[in-house]
Amino acid sequence: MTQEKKADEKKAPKSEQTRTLILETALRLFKERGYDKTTMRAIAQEAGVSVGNAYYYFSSKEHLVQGFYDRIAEEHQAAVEPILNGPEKDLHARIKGVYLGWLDIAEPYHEFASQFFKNAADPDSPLSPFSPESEGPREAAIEVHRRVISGASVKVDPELAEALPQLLWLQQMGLVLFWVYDRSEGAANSRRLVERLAPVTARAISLSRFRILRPLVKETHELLSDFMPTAAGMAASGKPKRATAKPPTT
Amino acid sequence: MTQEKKADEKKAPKSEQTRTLILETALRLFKERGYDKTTMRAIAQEAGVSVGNAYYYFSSKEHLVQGFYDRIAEEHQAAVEPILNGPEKDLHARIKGVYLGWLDIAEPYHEFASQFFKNAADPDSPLSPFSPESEGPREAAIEVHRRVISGASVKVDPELAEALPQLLWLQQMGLVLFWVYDRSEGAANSRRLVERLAPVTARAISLSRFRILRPLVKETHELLSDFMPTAAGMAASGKPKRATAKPPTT
DNA sequence: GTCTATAGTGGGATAGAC
DNA sequence: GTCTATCCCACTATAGAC
Repeated sequence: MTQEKKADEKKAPKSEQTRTLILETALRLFKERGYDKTTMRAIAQEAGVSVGNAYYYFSSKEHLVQGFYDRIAEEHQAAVEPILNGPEKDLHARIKGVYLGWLDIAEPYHEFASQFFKNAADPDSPLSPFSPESEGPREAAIEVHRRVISGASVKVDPELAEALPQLLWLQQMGLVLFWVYDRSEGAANSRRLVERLAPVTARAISLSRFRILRPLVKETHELLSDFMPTAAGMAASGKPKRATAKPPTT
Repeated sequence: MTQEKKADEKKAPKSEQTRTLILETALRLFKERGYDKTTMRAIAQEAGVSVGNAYYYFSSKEHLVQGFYDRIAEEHQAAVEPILNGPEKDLHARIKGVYLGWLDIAEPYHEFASQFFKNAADPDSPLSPFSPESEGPREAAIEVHRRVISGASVKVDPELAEALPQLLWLQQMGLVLFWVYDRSEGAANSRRLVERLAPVTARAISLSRFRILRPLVKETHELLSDFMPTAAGMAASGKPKRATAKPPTT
């Protein structure tokens, strides 16, 4: 009734459009020229806005990258849905599928990914996969791995079951790191690593039920719950924050 | 006969002094104000040289950081020598000692370390612990862990023995990552992590002899041989490289 | 071969007018 | 919300002094 909207087929929260425009443009330029060689000036110009305006929506160049992370994670979760819900019950196959799925999704961005992955390693950056700001995406990614296991026909030590999704996620972070360094054609090395790693991981998990390993499993679990970042506030407190790579896959 | 030398008591390779002066000044300023807030201008001014001269010796700000890495590694290796040669034969204690030793050495730099550790995560940076340029320091660090094991009174699966030093080094890289994120007083959390992690690691290693774990150990070893960066640098080529076998002498 | 001084360039980030 | 103008700093270039 009032004079608003309807002229436009898009509900367009005006500012949201500008924001999206800037982000899309940035992502395109990153892909075309790489992260470092894409200047904020160029992004602004290409998007038809001023530099200041770009900074109005993204307080730094790094913050533009957050959009990239979110998109990758979203696409990955959609892509592996068939595996999670699918008929395949073999743990090894499920792990492999989820890891390879990530490599598939991320491949188009491989070239420039390495250029800004350094930002993710900066603890002061909210882009870090371990940062409080990343908790949402992180938990979602861990949830994927929980479903990897729960849908598999494998008996898991009950205590390990709780920690396992986190361990698989940590291993995926390691894979990402390897992938970032991987210069082989089509990230072939990373794919080969997954092919090799998945069965070893599945075997280690199935061995976890054996009695001699019980204490080791228990301690691993405790370590993880004490040092992994979780919903419980551990940021500024004296509490542990997060864990390192899993102990040798012995 | 000629008028040269003898006036000076120092053999002083003149240029080496300047280089050291610049590096020392930079390290001091990094410590005082942090990495990002220390400008090349300030380093040059504080050291009493021109900016151009600083760049004459260090082709970028990052290259100054290499000096920091080298120093830490050197000090660490000297500091843990008593442990490596010492009477302690318990693997758990040796691992703990070496890891804690690193934390001790690195502690004074904790505050600003995080600010430039992001550079180390950049695969294109020679500062990366996985880069070809870092091979020397990396091999030296792995050698420390080889001695951690060889000096311990523990029976290790012979196949694992070869890969183990690399695994311990990788775990140390994980520890460093944790430490960089650790904001607790005196990096207390990192120390607690080491206290907890060392026994778990030692236990996992001693369990590696059990027959059921044999295939897992074998596969882990093969994985590591194929995918760890070594002398031939696998990241650049399409081919994974086999680790060079070090004779398990003392 | 070592060093200074100075003058640029380019790009991330910001202030303040509109 | 958006722009223009400006700042700051890593880094380069150059020309020349010792």
